[in-house]
Amino acid sequence: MVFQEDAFLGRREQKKLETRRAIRDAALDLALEDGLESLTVELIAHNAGVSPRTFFNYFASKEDALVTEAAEGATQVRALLLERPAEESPMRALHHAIITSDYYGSIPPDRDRLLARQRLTQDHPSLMAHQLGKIANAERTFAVALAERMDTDIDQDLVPELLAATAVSIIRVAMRHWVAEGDRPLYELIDMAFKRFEDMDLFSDGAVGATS
Amino acid sequence: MVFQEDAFLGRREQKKLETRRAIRDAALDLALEDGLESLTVELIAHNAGVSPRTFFNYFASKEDALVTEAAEGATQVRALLLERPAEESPMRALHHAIITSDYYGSIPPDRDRLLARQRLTQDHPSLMAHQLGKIANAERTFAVALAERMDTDIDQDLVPELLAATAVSIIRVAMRHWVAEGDRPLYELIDMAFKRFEDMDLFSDGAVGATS
DNA sequence: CGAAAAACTTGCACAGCGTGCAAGTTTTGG
DNA sequence: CCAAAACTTGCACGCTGTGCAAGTTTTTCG
Repeated sequence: MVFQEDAFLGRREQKKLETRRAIRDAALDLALEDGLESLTVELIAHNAGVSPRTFFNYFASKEDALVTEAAEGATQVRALLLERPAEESPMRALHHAIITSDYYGSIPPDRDRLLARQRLTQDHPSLMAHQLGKIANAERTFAVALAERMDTDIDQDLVPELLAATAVSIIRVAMRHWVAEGDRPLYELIDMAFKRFEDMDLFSDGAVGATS
Repeated sequence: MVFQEDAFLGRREQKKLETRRAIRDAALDLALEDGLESLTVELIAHNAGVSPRTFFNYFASKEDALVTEAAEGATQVRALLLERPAEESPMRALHHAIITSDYYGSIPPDRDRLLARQRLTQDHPSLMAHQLGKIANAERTFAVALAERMDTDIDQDLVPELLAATAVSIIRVAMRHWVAEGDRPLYELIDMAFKRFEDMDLFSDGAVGATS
């Protein structure tokens, strides 16, 4: 279940992962403590035990350091997506792949930090923009995987991209409400968002939304 | 049809619009000519006939200057959306509002520049991230307008946000392919993307996509 | 083991970014 | 025409991001 773990890595690779994590953690701690305004690369680097110059060997900016993790699960979701049975509808396959992933699944590695980071991101447009940039990459990954799964050409057929973009949108909406509510598990919100989406009357005109 | 025009503006407001446009145009011209790498605020400001300091009175960064226009149409789309008949389905209302807007409609104000800018944006992750940030604001605007239209509470009901996010996704996919193809009119790609989306089998399992 | 090669860290220098501030200029409204 | 309000500009300053070269650590292989 756990991916990208330090199983087959030499001493060097291991240290790099540790440093990377140390920087990320320091950045988040400082941002949560003193706010994003007073956060500087120098401070992060010092708290992570490296030089400022080394910080930039790992991340392109402080925003990058704060946001990367959100997009890191994409490769895993891609793998899970390719494992889903072929007869399953694309949207359900995406849904299940996401739900069973480490980051968006029922037991996220560090729920509170994830929540805090997401809250921070949504409060700061610069972070949000960076995150959306990462998410766009993930979306691309999903689209390519879906095209493969559907055996279609991504340059000719809009459908894989539409599906990927839709799934990503659903997750974004779910996370926004997860952050707003706070206490419920994330996967519950994701399930709910998928369900609301599925039940939605997208195109039928006339009386909208059966007023129960 | 034309919004935000210098109709009721004093001399001061008018000059501000001119300056704003001069800066934006200079930024795009220089970026297209020499690439984004060698583009500096000092250069843009000089070419626009203002001081570097004044540049920052108008835009927060050079990325901002290059990207703002893309999101400026959102307010107009919002207005058009609220004008659509109430019995029309949300998705169709969005579709029509977008199609009839200046920026995404059949006669965009400056098609070639729009295309060039979008191409530039898609080639540079930093620009893309900034644009996605702006788009997220537009999405929010649409969601609020839809909630109003549907007479529902945006904090309780996920549907307005899901609809807005979906519509925005469709447009993003359409624009990506518009940029790739180049010659076709944008509204055609948007129509096509909406159509493909509507026809898509999102959730039905089994044999996917009726192999005509 | 031990020495050369490869990879990583760090300090330095430097150009560019973004902003507060205060002084100067232009526009506005009475 | 004049005072207030709004806009522009130069200046100063700290932060960002990157190329480069010198030093250190890890790996590789004889």
